[in-house]
Amino acid sequence: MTRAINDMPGISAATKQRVLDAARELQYRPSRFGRGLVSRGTPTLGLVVVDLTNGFWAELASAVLDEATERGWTVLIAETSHDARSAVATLLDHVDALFGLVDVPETELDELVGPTPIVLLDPKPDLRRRAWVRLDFESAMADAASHLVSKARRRIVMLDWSRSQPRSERATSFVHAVEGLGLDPLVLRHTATSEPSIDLGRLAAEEALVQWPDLDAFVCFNDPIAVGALKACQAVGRSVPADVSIIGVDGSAVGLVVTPELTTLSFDFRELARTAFSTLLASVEGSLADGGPAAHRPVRPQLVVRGSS
Amino acid sequence: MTRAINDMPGISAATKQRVLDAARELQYRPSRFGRGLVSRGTPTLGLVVVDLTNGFWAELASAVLDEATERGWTVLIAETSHDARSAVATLLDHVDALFGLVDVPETELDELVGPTPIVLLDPKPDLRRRAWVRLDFESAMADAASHLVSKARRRIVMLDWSRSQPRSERATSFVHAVEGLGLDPLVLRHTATSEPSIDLGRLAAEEALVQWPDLDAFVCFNDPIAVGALKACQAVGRSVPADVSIIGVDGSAVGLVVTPELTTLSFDFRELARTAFSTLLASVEGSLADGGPAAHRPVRPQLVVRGSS
DNA sequence: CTGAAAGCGCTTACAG
DNA sequence: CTGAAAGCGCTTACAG
Repeated sequence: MTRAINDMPGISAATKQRVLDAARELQYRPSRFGRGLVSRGTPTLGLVVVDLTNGFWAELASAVLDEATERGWTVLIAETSHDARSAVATLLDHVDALFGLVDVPETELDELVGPTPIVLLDPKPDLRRRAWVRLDFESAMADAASHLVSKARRRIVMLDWSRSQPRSERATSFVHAVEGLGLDPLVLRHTATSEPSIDLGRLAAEEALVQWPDLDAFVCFNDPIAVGALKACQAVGRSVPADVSIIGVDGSAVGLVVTPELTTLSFDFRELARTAFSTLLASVEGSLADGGPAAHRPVRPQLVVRGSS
Repeated sequence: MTRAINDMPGISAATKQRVLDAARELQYRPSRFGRGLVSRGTPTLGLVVVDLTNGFWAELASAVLDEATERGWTVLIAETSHDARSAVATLLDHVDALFGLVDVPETELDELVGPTPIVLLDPKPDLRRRAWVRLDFESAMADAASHLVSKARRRIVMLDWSRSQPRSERATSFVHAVEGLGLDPLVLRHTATSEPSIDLGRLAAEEALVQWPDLDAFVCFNDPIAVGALKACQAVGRSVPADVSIIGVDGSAVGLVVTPELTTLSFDFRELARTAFSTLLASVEGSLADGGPAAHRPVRPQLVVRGSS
């Protein structure tokens, strides 16, 4: 039977055919559990994304899928936009390890994830006892600020977004960069119930244009917010980039679709996926103590200058 | 042990604690195979997409994830953009059923998929012995053609794409619709090795503008191609929609990002996911004979008129 | 080449 | 409450 199904040697053609026929007759399908129990199966990674229709997550998922395939891992994806807890809980029944953004209070994480190895993507400080990948915006934000100043921009507004933090990491880096150049950091923070989308960016930019009528640049939490800001500027007749410069964060495809194309702090998603995997493997092997100073690795975006600045 | 881990009744607090401590000590993680073997686990769907960075597939994946979660299924995603065969083969070790686009020759499908239930998304005719979901463009293309004619368009060019077919289904529907209105159907087909992307759309549109200088409308294989056509028109100074109308197919977010916004034949992705699931369940239960006339259900896009026409 | 036992790691059902 | 046997569906290793 095993010999027929998996066509192994040591079986006569006649017997094999007879078994195969019977299998078809009975609609026999081998159980992945029975098989996995003895042959261990290929390792499976659970990828936790917020929303695949957001370019950042789609690019990340695509890169993780590629990287995982090369390493012989399979990937299971869960979206947390509806219910993070149940999405993660379901994943856990199927995977050997997790990677992604799990935005739950610190006390819940242990209970939710249990002993499964996990690599968190850019977590809040209180979750950093686990292995994690840091998105480090310091140098890219400094580049962005210098670039804007070289274009004679002085009133630069950050359109920030965050669900539970007072300020995102990228906004903190923005403040450092702008203050380092002797300018006032202007930050508009949206802690919305909604995702950081184009629509939200448009609303935020409209608000900012009222609050600081003399603003001459937007630096945005991500590319969708930046696209929204672009739309808002175009709607009120503020020319981009002549009158207002706009810079996003992501480097996803949406920035290439708009006119003018979007200047952005662009991630190398493949590098991000590679970093996540090597962190994960080190963490699984135990060569990396959770939470220790070596338990995370930074990934840095690069300033890509296009038409919007 | 089982009682402690899954905190079931019939165990004293002291013993439970002792077991839990030991488990932590030994880094014990229950095997999903052992567990699944006895408790069957939740059913798992393998979703086969081409490329998550394409809005169509991202929207579809998101909708399938939602639908699956509601039905208590888990979803595993594989991307076929690099290697369809190995992507599907890997998936098969992990799932109970498949849904998606598997673009292999008819003779290979049985060998590749074996007895696993599969619902194909809009397959070529020779693959339709399996259960499948039909994307039916007839009525939407008729609406699109009428709409264009009402805008006094007469020289309408379809920018088609297909990897292995002489003509896509949507191009066939386009030809029916345009001929039905007494016009010449102009079709430019790109059977590229590359995906139907913005860049490809731009190239195709440039080519079409040379071949038919008097064209006054584009109907495109998908929204990325349409966005590329829009960019091509803007690059050569053909005004959209005054001079050239553009209509895409998808209804994904990219069409809302461009200026003018894209008229498109828009899918209800949630409906598509629902249809796939009900087809799948019927197919699994055997209430639906593979290939029979009832083995597929049509999903129809709707014409959504926006600025580009 | 063919057959059947042992064992993978769990949960369920039963005995103590 | 605690312990240990039976069995889930496979593959591997061994006997015939």
